[in-house]
Amino acid sequence: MRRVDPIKHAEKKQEILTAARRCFVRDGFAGASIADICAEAGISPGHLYHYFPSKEAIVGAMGAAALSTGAAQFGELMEGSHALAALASVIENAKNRNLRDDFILILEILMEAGRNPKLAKILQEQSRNVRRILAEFLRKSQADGLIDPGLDPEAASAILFGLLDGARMMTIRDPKIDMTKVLDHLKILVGRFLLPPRPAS
Amino acid sequence: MRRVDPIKHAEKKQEILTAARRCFVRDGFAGASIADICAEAGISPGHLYHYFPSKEAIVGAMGAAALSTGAAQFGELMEGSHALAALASVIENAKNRNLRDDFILILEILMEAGRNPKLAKILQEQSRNVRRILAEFLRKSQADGLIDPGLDPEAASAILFGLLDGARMMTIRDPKIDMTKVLDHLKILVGRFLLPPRPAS
DNA sequence: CCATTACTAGATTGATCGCTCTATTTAACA
DNA sequence: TGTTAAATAGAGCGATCAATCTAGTAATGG
Repeated sequence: MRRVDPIKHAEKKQEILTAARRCFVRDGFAGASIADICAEAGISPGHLYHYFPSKEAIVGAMGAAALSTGAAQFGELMEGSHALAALASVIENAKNRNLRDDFILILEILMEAGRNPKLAKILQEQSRNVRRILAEFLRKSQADGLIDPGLDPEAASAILFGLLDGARMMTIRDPKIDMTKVLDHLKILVGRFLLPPRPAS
Repeated sequence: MRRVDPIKHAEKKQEILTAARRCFVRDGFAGASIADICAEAGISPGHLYHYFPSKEAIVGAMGAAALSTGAAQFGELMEGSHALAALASVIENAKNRNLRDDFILILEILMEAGRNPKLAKILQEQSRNVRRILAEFLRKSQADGLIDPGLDPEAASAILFGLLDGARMMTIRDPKIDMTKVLDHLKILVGRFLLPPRPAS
């Protein structure tokens, strides 16, 4: 008899998820219909339901994937470079098409989390995950004497994370905003916040 | 013959808008149905359409009202107190029920703005409005020698505004987060960013 | 090469959507 | 108080929703 190919199955599932992603960015979780997703993926509704039991499952899988890959990407960025450079990189690229779509999805997930406890839990976990990555970097930098030892790493990391969210929201609130000067000042801000205070003369 | 009472008409309209607001916070713009709004307002669908021509009009009116009252409230807060205190107040109250609902609505508007150019324009205008209020305060404070004259008021105000958004997003991403230490560090951050650098000894 | 099963399409389901229509009540002016 | 239009209710419209069902095809193991 014929056996199911788990690899092809997973590939198809991923293909549907990326199609659903495009629809969700365009129309939102509630605004995108199963028919839209099917059209985008080039399949029929009956076919789609062989891979996902419900629309909620698609939203859940999409949200979880977006959050975990986002956190993973941020982790890689932090490993490869200085944290301040990593922060600047994220902010600098906030207007980039893909990153903008990523953030729109994040916002969509934030809204959905208020109605979907599972998604809320994943959101909370991944947010803490990113904060933890930042906090660990801060702790290490404190040990190296690079940043103010008086700062609490957990609190400071939450603020830096919030700064990223805030910067990305700027470009959504006002797409025409000129980010060059803002980015310069953001670097000044992070520097003044983190660097050890000069000893009193 | 009977004449229309414009005051009662406006009151009823406002009543419907506040009912719609509750539905939108709960279910989102797309998720809330006309039937939901009617039930919440205690009226019939036919009745509702005597006050608004379409659901889109309700969303638009709700969004515009939320944005303008939000900007106005912020303006009042800035007039009555020192800007740093005003910022702290907004952040400190981020977990407050009403303010949380306000921010959820803001996020919903941000999403909708991607599909509704009118709402996008209002969003952009009100965001610039708030930034302008902040920038004016910064300029005045620079003239008084209270903050670093080397900072660009426009860029700095954008950052402070983003900081507000970021702080409010923290409590949505992780409702259990302890904001007390974060708020302390936020005050430190704003102080270090804005205060004039100590002259080199 | 046949049996079995995965894969796929598309019509169709009942429910719900935004919205309209008709009918009735209420209230203000003449 | 009679007339007229505003205020209100609720049934019902076609369209679309998420999801299912039926049926046919493709591909694999024996």
